[in-house]
Order: sequence, then structure tokens, then C-alpha cells
Amino acid sequence: MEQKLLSIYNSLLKKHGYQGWWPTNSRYHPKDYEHPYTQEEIFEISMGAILTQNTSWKNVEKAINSLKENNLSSPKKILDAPIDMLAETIKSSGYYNQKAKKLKKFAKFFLENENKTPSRDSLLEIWGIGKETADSILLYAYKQPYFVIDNYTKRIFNKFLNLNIEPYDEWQNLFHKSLQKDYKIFNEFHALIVAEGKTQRYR
DNA sequence: AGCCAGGCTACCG
DNA sequence: CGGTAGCATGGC
Repeated sequence: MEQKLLSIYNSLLKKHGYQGWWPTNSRYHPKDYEHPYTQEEIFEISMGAILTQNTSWKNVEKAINSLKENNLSSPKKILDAPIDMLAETIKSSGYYNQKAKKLKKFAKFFLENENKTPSRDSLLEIWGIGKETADSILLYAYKQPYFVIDNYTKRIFNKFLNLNIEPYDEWQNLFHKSLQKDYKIFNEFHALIVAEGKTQRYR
């Protein structure tokens, strides 16, 4: 299985090129995964992970820009803002009433746990954060080796490997057992899966 | 012009 | 427990 996964990784890399996520982190330099993030960057990446739930990244980018324009990008500002105003600001990302609530819940958590890497369980206790979002935050904001399983991953690997797995944890186990637990590999692999998922239809 | 997007919660049986 | 309605905008 390890060889199969690595060969898929390599063919995706060849096809799509180096992705270098997280996508909107302006300070990111490709091949500089070691570069530590500031608290601001960690918070912004986490907000993006929440906003992109079942939503195209284009719409999320608009919402993030709008948050910046309205001076709502710090956890404190998010907590202080009236929820209706926050919702209006992130309108383009869809489900904006729910997501405004989710951002506030996360902002509160973030302030209470400043400068600490959260545990997966503590993230899952937050209203609005499920497994995929928790793992995205851990992997992309905190550089922890959690493989992110999204719909693209399931569709693509069901097809490539002829599998038919459903539960999230089973999927994640497959990658965790077969690959070395290196956040840089998990990061790039998932980014490549998304690149593939966006250009191909797997239905 | 409908279908779909880097899900999650609440509620149903 | 597993299954599913509801949430909602914008791109193609």
C-alpha cells in the first residue's frame, strides 16, 4: 500500500506541480515548510479551514478579504463584533449565519489557548469543528502530522485503489499506517489531491 | 439554469 | 447507532 500511495503522490506531483499550501498565506515560500507561523497566520489559516466547509475556495477568499477590509481578522475583533455584522462580512462563503457562530466559538477557544498547539480532541469539542476541519487546522496551521480526509480524497482513492471505505477514521488510518508521519508530506499530498479533485470529475 | 463546492449539526427512526 | 435535511453563496 505504501508503494501505491507514493506512486499516486508522484504522479499527482508530476501532473499538477508543487502546491505549497496553505493557499492564502501570503508569507509562504514554496519549499519553506520549516518557516514557523505567527499567531496571526495560525488564526487566519484556521478561519479559512472553517470557512471552506462545503464551499469553493474562491468564495472563501472573498470572505477572508472582506474580513480584512472590515478589520475583523483578529480573534478579539471577531469576538467583539456583533454576530450579524460578522455574518454579513463572510456572506460570500455561504452558510454565513452558521459560520459566523463557528468563527466566534473558535476565536474564543484560540484566545483561551494562545501559543499552545491544541489537541485533536479539544478541537473536536468546539461547536462547528468536525474531523476534517480539526485535521486541516492541525496540519496546515500547526504543522502536525494529521492526514486530512475530504470528499476529494474519498472519491479519488476509491477509484484509484478500488476501495470502498466510508468512515473517516478508517481512511485516515490507511494514510497514517502507510506513510511516514511527516507533516510536509501530508501537507503536499492533500494539496495535490485537492488540485486533482478540482480538475477531474470523479462521480 | 441547474448542479456543485476542501462539512457539520440536529434530529429522525 | 446510520441516514439525512438544512444551512446559502457564487462559479461554471
